Amino acid sequence: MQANTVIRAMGALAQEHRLAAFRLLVQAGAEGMAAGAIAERLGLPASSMSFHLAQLAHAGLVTQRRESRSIIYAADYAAMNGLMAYLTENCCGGLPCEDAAACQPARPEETAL
Amino acid sequence: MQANTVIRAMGALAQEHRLAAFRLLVQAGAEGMAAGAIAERLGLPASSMSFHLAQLAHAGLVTQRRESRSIIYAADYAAMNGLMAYLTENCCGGLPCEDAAACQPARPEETAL
DNA sequence: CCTATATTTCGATAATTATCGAATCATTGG
DNA sequence: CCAATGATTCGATAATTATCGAAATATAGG
Repeated sequence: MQANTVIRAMGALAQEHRLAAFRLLVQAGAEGMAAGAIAERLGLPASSMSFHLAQLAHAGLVTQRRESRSIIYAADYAAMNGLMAYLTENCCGGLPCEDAAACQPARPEETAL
Repeated sequence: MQANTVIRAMGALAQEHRLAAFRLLVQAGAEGMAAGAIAERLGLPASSMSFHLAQLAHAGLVTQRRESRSIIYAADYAAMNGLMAYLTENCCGGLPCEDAAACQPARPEETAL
């Protein structure tokens, strides 16, 4: 992972509404949520939410797919894990230490069970 | 960990020079580095470096202690781990997944061995 | 094709942030 | 107490970012 990617991701998460949106998506799992649903949940105008979701997407933290008239956003767990790996890289002065482990996304079918 | 704390920490790391400084400190271990040494290493004027180190400190990501005329900065591993824990909290839609593990700081004495 | 729905883009404004030289503050040693 | 050293604060400027209404774009259904 490159420093610039990390900076963009950190910047994306360094904002009240984006952090809230990302957590919402992390909890929603791979099924994701429509842009409008996120906006409503967070009490933001659609245009503001769109701005923030675009930043999260540009930072690679979320994916988007169209589903009929809605655009569904979902957290990208791999990116999140990559971010954490970058932070802990070479941690503790090179001494062996418990490094960060990955978080596996739940597939929608499994979530439904 | 509170959302505001996380936002401040993310914002602190969302900047080229601060991210570089933090990584430097993470690698330096508990022994830390003097403000001037960090500035020199990163090729920044002292006043700019001081500005960035203050932000990292305010975000709780680094600690500072005076040692004679120098002020020594060191990474706060607990804060870093807390940040990662917050990101992975409730991840994967509540399903069991590999959550983030902690990174233990190396004590200076051990580093010296 | 027209209307309704979902979302994004535009534009203008307000607020925050980064930068660095100069001045200031704290500590040490003579 | 004075000079030297290490770091921070101040001040002014430039650049980036957040906000939200209005307009534009895409899709679906009658």
